Amino acid sequence: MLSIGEFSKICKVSTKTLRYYAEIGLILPDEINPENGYRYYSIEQLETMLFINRLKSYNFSLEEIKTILESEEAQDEKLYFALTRKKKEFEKQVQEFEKTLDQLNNDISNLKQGTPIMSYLENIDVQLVEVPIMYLLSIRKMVHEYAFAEEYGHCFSKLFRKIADDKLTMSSPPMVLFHSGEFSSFGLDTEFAIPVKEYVTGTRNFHPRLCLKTVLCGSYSNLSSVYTKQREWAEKEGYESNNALYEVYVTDPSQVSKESDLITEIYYPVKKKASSL
Amino acid sequence: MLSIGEFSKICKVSTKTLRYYAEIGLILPDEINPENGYRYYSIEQLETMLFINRLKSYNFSLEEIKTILESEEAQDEKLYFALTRKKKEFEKQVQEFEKTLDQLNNDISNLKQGTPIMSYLENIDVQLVEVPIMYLLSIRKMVHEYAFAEEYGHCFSKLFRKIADDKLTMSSPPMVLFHSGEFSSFGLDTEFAIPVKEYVTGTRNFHPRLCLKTVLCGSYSNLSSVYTKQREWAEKEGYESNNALYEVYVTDPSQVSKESDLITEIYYPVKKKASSL
DNA sequence: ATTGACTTTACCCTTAGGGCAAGGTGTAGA
DNA sequence: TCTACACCTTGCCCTAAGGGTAAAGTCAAT
Repeated sequence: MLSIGEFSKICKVSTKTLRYYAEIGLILPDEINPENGYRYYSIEQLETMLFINRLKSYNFSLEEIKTILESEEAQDEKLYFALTRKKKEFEKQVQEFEKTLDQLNNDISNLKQGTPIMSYLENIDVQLVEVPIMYLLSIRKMVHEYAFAEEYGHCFSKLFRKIADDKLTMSSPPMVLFHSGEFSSFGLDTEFAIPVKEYVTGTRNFHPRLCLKTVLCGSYSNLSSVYTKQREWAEKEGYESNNALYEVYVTDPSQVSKESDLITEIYYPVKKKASSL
Repeated sequence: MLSIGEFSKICKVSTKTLRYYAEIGLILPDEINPENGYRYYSIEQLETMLFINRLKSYNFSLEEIKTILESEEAQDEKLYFALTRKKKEFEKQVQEFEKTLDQLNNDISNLKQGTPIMSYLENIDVQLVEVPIMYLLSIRKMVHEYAFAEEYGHCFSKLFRKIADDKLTMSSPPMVLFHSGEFSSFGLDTEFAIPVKEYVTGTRNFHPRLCLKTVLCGSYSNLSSVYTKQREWAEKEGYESNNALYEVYVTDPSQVSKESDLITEIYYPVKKKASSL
């Protein structure tokens, strides 16, 4: 039997950690002296501990490791699936890291040339445009952010089917309107819409008139930059919000392979502020 | 002025987060209504928030971000250094991730063939050897784990100089002895030693006699596996610890480029247990 | 018997917020 | 003007994986 200190040195795990693991039931000392509470580990437990360490290096949570250790039958099979799942997570992580590294390098080389890091904002173009009336065929519902992609596919395929069935004519690319309402626990109040030429039952009028329009090329992660620039423009020129913000998906996000090929138009309906004189 | 909810939607940061950031002083609302405590943010603060978000994507802690934001003079210069530092961290991380991915793939393909994940332990060879007496020229001190590499270089260059000065003859590669003693707050009781042929003042006898010997090729991260196998062997054959564990660095860690080229011998001095009859 | 190394439990601390509750507020529609 | 409801506030507890420290008990060697 090994005392906690000996065990700790052999597998290079702190005694604190071992006590914690015992507390959460991950690896219990083989024996606990009932008189003084001293923990004693068996030699066989060393291998268990090494196994835990290996799983930890694969970023399994202690909870996951516990589940794996406790699975009696078909342990290796479960382990196999768990490992392949982790592998995918890792690969995704590496990809994201590399994307971030690209950005980082970009920022660094900009800074080296004296260009401020946030100067990319100046390249975001905001235009005031007059938008004519549209007839929208739409589905409106509360959507959670994490379910957006799914709902996007679902709702638009439904709308496209209806367009085909009713022999309607799409007048511009699909769009999504965000009717304010804080993202409550039901999600955002979202309207998936396709503008059609015909004004028939089932369509509704939408006439935002004046809008700030920005074309965004690339990842949606830059959306907040666009919102910011539009707000800045509105503030400077004395305009204020007038209707639900909406986005037009010029390219079909589900068909575009590279994020950088995405083209999205962001419209922020505004009106001139009543000058407070 | 934007309410916390508006601000939150524009930069895609939760209101909870905004309140937290105000609490830690990272970004304070431009104005707080003294009557009802409502927070109001200015349009300009949107860009600050975007900046914070970008730094966060580079894995800066909020504390670091705060420091960057607060640096008045030479902000861009400080930022530049901070970014290059983060870049190095990222690259290191990516490397480590890829190493782990290799292991992971290895384990997965093993499992697919029905080989248990920990079967590599069976390839760790433990031999019982008789070690003759050595004369050690050594430096013994408390060393923290994080300072080990540094002390290693420092102590051995000192010892090598002494060998050269005193015209001694190295009889085998450098070694390090770990005199038990829990890694207290002073570190481990570590002895850096070089065996020499001559028995002169300044050297000491070291005669471990019986030892379990294991040759480890590759990264030190497998040390705990070696310790485990040696313990298992000792337990099975009825041997027990007899002296300080020591390691012989057959290859010079500071000269080897690939970790996989490292060769280290781990010696675990033992004696036959007095059979308790 | 004493010392010093080792062990125990207990409590607080960490990061970056999330969740929930109770209560106050702002505003839009009736 | 009233009311409903969305919005805001503070306050409290919770997370994962332990680290740090303290006070007290214990073991083994001198």
